[in-house]
Amino acid sequence: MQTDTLSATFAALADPTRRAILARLSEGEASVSELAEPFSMSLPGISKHLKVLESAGLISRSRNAQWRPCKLETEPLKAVAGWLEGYRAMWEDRLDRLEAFLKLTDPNAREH
Amino acid sequence: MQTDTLSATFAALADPTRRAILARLSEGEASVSELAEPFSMSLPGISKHLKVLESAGLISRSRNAQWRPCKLETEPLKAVAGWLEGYRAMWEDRLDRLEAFLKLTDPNAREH
DNA sequence: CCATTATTTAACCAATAAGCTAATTAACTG
DNA sequence: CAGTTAATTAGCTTATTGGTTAAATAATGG
Repeated sequence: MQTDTLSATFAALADPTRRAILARLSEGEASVSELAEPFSMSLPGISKHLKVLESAGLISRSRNAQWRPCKLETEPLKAVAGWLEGYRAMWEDRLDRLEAFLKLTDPNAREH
Repeated sequence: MQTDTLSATFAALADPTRRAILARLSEGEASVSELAEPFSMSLPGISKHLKVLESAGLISRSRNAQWRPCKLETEPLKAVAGWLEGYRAMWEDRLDRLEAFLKLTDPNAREH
């Protein structure tokens, strides 16, 4: 994994299991075994995924007796959103042009 | 690389060289050697990165004589933005609470 | 202290990624 | 056709990833 945080974030997000874990955590904190429950994967497998998410800063872990509840952390997601903003104009611009095109080729428009 | 497109997109974005290439392409089309120029990497190395970007749908390639100009494609970025939207409320909510907190502890506010 | 539950660590494996150099393909140019 | 420029493919190496099972650690409860 690379050293910069954005790369670490994207790498962490590039796995459907990890994204599903984040989705689950967006509904509230959960223990490791709760998070593992929907998957056919072994518990150590989940544990590894959590480690990746944690080192990317996407989750934090506290402690409650023998449970280690995980919590979603949004900072890295904000960073991704910030990075994306640099490109948003590009696709919105394109959408504008598509709309213009549709208007030109719109049968209703042609009638006039 | 995984089969789902969102994973492929995130994986493609998880590399600073590839993100730099996209940034360059956001200013307009460019040939492979133009894209390679700012990097110390070998040309085949860049070629591989472009292949990753292309198979993630983040760029498309046309042909102009012996050049193969690359163009940024925004669909996958839109998909990422869409995915992110599911989490935006989370950090904006947090920001609201931070603002409330700052208001409470604001020296000016305390004077009254 | 012993057993149970929750989780992590260790050790391993197979597949993939990221880089290189050398060779090849493709297209233009004299 | 020969030479040059642009880019890709092949083949290799090394490191990382994503998964496994088995063993270890941590905390609770009787």
